[in-house]
Amino acid sequence: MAKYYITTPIYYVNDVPHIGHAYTTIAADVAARFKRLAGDDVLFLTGTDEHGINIARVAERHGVSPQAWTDRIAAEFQRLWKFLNISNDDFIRTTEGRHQRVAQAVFQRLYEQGDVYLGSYEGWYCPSCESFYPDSELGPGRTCPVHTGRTVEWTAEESYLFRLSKYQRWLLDHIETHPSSVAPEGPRNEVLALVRSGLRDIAVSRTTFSWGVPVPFDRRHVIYVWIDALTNYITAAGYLDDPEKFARYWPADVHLMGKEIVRFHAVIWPAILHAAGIAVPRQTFAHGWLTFGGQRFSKSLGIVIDPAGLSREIAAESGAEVAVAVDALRYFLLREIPFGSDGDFSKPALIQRFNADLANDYGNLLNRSLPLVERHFQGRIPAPGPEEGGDAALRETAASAAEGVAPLIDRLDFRGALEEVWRILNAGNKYFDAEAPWRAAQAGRMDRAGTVLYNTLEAARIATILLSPWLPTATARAWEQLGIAAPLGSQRLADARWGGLAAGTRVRPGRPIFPRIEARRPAAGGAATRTSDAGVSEAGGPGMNQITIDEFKKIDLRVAEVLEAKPVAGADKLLELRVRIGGETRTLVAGIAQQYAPAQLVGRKIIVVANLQPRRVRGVESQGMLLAASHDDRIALLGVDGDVPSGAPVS
RNA sequence: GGCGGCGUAGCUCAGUUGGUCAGAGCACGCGGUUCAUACCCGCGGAGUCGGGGGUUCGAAGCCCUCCGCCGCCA
Repeated sequence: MAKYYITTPIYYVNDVPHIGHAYTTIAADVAARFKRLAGDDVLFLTGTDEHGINIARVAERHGVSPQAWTDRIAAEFQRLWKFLNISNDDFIRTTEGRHQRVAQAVFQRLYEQGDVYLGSYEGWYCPSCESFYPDSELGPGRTCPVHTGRTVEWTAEESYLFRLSKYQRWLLDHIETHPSSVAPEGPRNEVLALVRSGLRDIAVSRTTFSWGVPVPFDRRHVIYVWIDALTNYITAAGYLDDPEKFARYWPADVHLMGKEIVRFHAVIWPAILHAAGIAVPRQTFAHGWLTFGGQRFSKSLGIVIDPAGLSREIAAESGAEVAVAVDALRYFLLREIPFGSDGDFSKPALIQRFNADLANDYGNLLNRSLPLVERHFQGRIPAPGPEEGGDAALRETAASAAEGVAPLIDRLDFRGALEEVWRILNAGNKYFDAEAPWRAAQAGRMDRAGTVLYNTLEAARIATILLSPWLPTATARAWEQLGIAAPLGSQRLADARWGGLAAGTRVRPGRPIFPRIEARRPAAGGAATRTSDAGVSEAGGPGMNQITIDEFKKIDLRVAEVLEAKPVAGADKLLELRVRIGGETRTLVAGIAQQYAPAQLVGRKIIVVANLQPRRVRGVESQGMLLAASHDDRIALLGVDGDVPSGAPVS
């Protein structure tokens, strides 16, 4: 039996999960489910990355211990995965003992063989943050990205370093001789360019914070993210703990992730493994970014989609059960966007797919055929007679499509795989119409009517098996309607072979699985899709300039506290403000420099539009807008009456 | 600035090595049909294949150049 080990990244628990995390995890889940369907022995891993100074800080801000904080957020991730029907076999947390032991063992081993050595890490350091920042993150004039205006200092810190440079040659050779080791092409080229440009040794320990795994032989240090986080993949595969398991599952077949972290996985990780004498993963696959109306998702910009809320909205608008709406989201993400490319997410597009693909093509095939079985064959699937008409063509389409799916999944071409399955559904609908079993029944040709119904339902059955990785709930419902005794979960790819449907099966037609979502009004983003771009209201109209309460509610107004203010270079009317909105900090650019001096503003509570589309003004990205009254050329900032914490909503 | 990815019908995208390659689905229009969640089937319009040069008997695909979007690096 072939094995298949697939991972998502372990997600950093500095914040609650969002649709970006869900996208990666859903993709991995579909691949894992498909491989199980194909009969492989699958290990599907996800988890959370829980160490580091940022976790310590966010925990402190919330007045809880780091452990309490990570417990809470890790639970949120697990809850979401359950809601999204994710079938992970394991969920690893870097704070678990099993993982700490592996991280320490790898560190120790690399140290003992000289691949990790004591040196120093140098970089731009912000004393307020107690953190180093790369050049690229520094503000203008070498200032801290968190503490605006605070200049960073070039500082050296004692640190253990990993001899990444030593493995440059080997790594380049490895990637070049293993074309699919990094995919798709864009990320692969970037990694190659990076490796060719030369690799420097990297710091793998820190002394500036303690929330981490201690370096076993030097308690002043904790193991930094490279070795701490990446080793989770071998921990969960049983490294050290369960040699038999490790031998079975390692190396990983696919490390799936967003393209922003591919370099760590494709450069540092294989080097560490190779140095430690452990086989390297077969493939690091980077998918693209999700955008909303062309904008990158970003918590700080207020462009956030909560997958659970969205699923509930779809369920409410359609009448489908929530788990089926979850299926629709799973389907949409992998059907609409070619995996590996960036793609745009929008609720109207999701509704479009829901109606056109799931309701019309898939759901309706059952809804038009099962009642005829009920009506003319006492609810029992008739036995097929001799092939005629389009029978053979349908059978062949189903067979070739069923065979075509697996190789596409191997390439993580989910979109192509779904198109294959849709060949069956389209052929089934067309066949049903052409062969018109209701007419045959009317004419008394019951054998023919029965044959057509059998063939149609057989196509539906095969499609249902093939779709089960994407639509675990909906296909289970379809399976129930088909009345097949063996549970869907017991089915294998081999069962998706023509002729597997048993005549005499008692069908159980039910309510439509995917009730169409009728476009009463253009569906604007609801609570789950907080975005600047959701508005679809028509200009004008009978209400003139009136807006509905719902339209008003789209504007996310918040109380914000001004942390810092300074003039924008080259503009005499603009000020750049750093404001705190609840737990986050943002930059705003406001045209109030002629009315307010920077010093007047610091500490004030103002009102801001928190979900406005960000915009660059004079080279500075403004992530919102403050509210002010204006009269002639006087401008007066809006504030709050009394002491209200920043982040409080305004309505 | 260097490197890389992308730019094909209103939308989402296919288009191996240049020769029915100008396509699919959705959306749209027309017609038919009616088993079904007013759905299905058929037909149809539309694109100077980002612009401009070039190579070739022939280019969406190769070369040069320019434009735009994105990413990585500096």
